Amino acid sequence: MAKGLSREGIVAAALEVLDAQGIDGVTVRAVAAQLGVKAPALYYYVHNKQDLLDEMGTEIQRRVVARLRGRVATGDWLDDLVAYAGALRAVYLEHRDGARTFSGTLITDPDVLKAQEPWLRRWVAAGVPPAAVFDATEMVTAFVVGFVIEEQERLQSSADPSRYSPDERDRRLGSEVPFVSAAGHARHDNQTRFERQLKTVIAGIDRQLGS
Amino acid sequence: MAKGLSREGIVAAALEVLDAQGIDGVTVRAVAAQLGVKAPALYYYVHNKQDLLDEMGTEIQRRVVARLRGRVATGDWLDDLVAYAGALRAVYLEHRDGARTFSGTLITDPDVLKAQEPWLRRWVAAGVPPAAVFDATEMVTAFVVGFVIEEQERLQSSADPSRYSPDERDRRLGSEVPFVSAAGHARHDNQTRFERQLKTVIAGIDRQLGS
DNA sequence: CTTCTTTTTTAACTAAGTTAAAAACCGGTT
DNA sequence: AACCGGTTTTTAACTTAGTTAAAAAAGAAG
Repeated sequence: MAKGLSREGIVAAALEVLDAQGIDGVTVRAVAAQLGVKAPALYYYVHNKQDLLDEMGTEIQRRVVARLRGRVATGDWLDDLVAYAGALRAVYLEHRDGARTFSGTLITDPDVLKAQEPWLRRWVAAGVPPAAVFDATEMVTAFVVGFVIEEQERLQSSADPSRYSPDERDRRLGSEVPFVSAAGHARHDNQTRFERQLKTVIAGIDRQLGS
Repeated sequence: MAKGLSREGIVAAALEVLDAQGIDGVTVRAVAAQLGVKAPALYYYVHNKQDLLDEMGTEIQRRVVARLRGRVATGDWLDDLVAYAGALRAVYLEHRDGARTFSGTLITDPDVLKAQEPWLRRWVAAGVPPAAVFDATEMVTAFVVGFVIEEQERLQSSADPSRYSPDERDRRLGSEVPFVSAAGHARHDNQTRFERQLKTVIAGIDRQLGS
């Protein structure tokens, strides 16, 4: 990318650096270099680094919304919740440290918030009490955030195998704790595990509604 | 605190700085100053800053375990889960950015891991399939982490009221999105909300077990 | 009191966020 | 073609932070 900078281009470059280097690699200088430009040039478009990080977070939010748009609804609002959870996780997983970096930021951009309105409207129209809808989305969001933070933590520590590798873990644990040890090995396929656990969360929501 | 440094003292000082200044304030120099010492002195006890952060995380883990020890079990393993969730949240809430900073680190220290063994043993003895136990603890952990990250994000942005204040939020949203707007106001008491949502998660686990 | 070890400080290096001022670029005007 | 004003980018420089090496200080042992 030559010159002709823009806020969007900078955000895109920052996300590329994030993927390549991880969050610690996202320095103003590195992002500038990615664009073939010197660091201070970015400050013409961005107030400061936090501003850039916020904008990255907002872009992530947009992608979650985009991923859900164009999806055909089944009519069951619990299916909508499952789709939302899957989209959120997928977008987080696209970027190194995605969940850690972008969680807790999901509420800033007006347009993204407005995109929720049709959903809420639909659910409430289907007879679900608004309070239950709020709770349900919060719960699912919290679960996904927590799940993916853990998931990515383990993924990236494949680079540093002394941590989190089940075998190394067992060596430090000793042999007196069979169940804890087994728990470390039982973690097969993340996708399967995610779907299974999410289904359980949804089951709780369903039960709470008394259906 | 005069001289006579120690790894433990450094970790304690770092946690004090964390509470006072937030995670960005936790610099090696600041922690050293808190101990009345110059920065390089810490490197005699700590390999590098990451080492210090890891040790802080481990201390947090210990406090979760400590908070659960000495508790009288009801015999119902779902009650154990609720107690665990409460302890985890309480410890996170004790420190600014606690959930963000210390999540994903809950699995490193052998002693902390070993402390889980009696629980798992008890639950499995009660007839719960081990796989269900693993899933349940993971789910509850994920939920708590996600919940408290959001919770603390909102807490600390009381300092920067332009973000997250419901009124400011409404102003940016406009008046076309009643349900989204209502969701921003429906968030009363965090403790109540936590207990309610946690109960829902537990209900899902309970249902999945077919009880 | 000397010597060896442990602990802390001084000095200094590097990388990163940021700012101010200068330079380069660009489109329109004479 | 030369000039001008605004926009964009670079140069230079400042500050803070993590880290290291070497020197100084503080203890303990003989």
